[in-house]
Amino acid sequence: MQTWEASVPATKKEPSHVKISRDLGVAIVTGQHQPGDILPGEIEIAEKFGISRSVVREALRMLSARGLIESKPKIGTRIKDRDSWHLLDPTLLEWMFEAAPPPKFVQSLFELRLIVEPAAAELAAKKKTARQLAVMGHAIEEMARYKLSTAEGQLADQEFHAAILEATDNELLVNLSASIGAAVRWTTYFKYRQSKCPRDPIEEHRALFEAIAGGDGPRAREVTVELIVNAERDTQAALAG
Amino acid sequence: MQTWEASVPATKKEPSHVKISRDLGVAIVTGQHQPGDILPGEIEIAEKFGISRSVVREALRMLSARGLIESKPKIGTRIKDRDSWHLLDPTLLEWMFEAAPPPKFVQSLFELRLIVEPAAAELAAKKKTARQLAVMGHAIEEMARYKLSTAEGQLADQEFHAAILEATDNELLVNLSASIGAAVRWTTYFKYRQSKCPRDPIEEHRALFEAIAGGDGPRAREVTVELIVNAERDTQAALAG
DNA sequence: GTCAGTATATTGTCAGACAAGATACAAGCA
DNA sequence: TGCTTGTATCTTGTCTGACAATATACTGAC
Repeated sequence: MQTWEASVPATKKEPSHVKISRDLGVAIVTGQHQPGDILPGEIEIAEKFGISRSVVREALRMLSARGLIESKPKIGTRIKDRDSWHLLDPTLLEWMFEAAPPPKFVQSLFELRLIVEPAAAELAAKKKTARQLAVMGHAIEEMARYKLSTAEGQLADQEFHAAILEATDNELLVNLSASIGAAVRWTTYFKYRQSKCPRDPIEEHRALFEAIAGGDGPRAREVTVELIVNAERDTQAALAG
Repeated sequence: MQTWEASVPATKKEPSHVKISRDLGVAIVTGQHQPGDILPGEIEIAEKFGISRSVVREALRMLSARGLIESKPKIGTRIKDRDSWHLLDPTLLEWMFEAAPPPKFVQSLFELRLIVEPAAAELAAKKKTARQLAVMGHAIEEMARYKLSTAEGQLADQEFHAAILEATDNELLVNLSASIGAAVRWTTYFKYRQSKCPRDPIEEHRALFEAIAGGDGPRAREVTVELIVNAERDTQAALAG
């Protein structure tokens, strides 16, 4: 628990408004404040965190840009209904996984992955360039050398999937899958941390690479589905165990 | 005639930081400032718009929350690379369509729709509740009564599709399609405005409704694909003509 | 020629004040 | 009595001016 808490935020210096924004945002998405609730006044928040009102206001603007809150004079700052939240905002997804997200949410996430990523793989098989294939090939080799349980292996895995997305030549697809991928990465971490490395998906990855290289769209789709289904099963086992 | 033209622009009173944020944001996404460029200093922006520096800063925080910019002391405010932008943010999509977006972007959008919405329709056919079916049925009747070229018809169309999304019982899917839908609505408006009402998709909508009501997932997917392909053809014709 | 220190420009943060807007309550009128 | 109108006041919205922190660029020393 303390490990990533030390690795991600600490060393890099961030402005106060970013920190306050994250603190408030996490409190909201983890349910410590419910939709419809009114947050404490700006001066009160400022005193609680020991900062000025300007910083609080800048933090609140960042939250309202993500659809979390709405401020009105005399009313205060109200937490908007969940369907107004920009749930696919990568930062919001990251905040969601600060605490264990509700199972229903995780299920929705995998459902969405099963819709988007197989289609992306199929597109990549059609549109990939030689250069992108080379990147994928290199990443596959790296994944084989270091196992997925290592930092280097995880990095190679990310590079592999990033290359696939780039090969779709669709910037919206890249954005979407990047958001989802960043969120899923946290579950991956827990997965490989608490259970002992459930299964090394290197063989599936190789099969996916070959399908894309051979331009076999349906096969690429098929293998991707298998990868996601396995990941979902492992994740559920990790969260349950 | 409560058209969106009255609801969207100036008449509604909005805080200054929202307006400034939109002005700067539109200037960025429409390419008036390129990624890598440095925006004018905060004081300079404040003077140009005739407002205080606080307001400028709050506006900039909203832009940075959407991944558009990055501020550093002594450096200034730099426009981030396009792949850092949160393109699926509904506000950002709206800004994109303030000017004619690049054809490649529109193509990416329809490609994504073709991936997501047929899958959503199929899910809805499986999971719909009686209550949601009733809402869809009512919307269909409204669409038949008023034509799609009217404001009432557009509203009924929105309600119909919103009901389908809700029936998927997947909040991420709802979020995603709602963002896309909001963006596409602008193109729809232009489509029905400048060309002479290309084709009334009421029959396809009825077919989609029946497929969902009958629990026929594959058929629902099929009809949805047809709807989107038609919409894409009409849109391209409108943008080309 | 390389390195260290300083100058400087820009954002980051602070404090206090007043304006604007929205609710709620009280007062006035039919 | 019941409705409307006006006022009280609380919260966000906005302004002003100042100082701190920081990253580049230049300047000077070794």
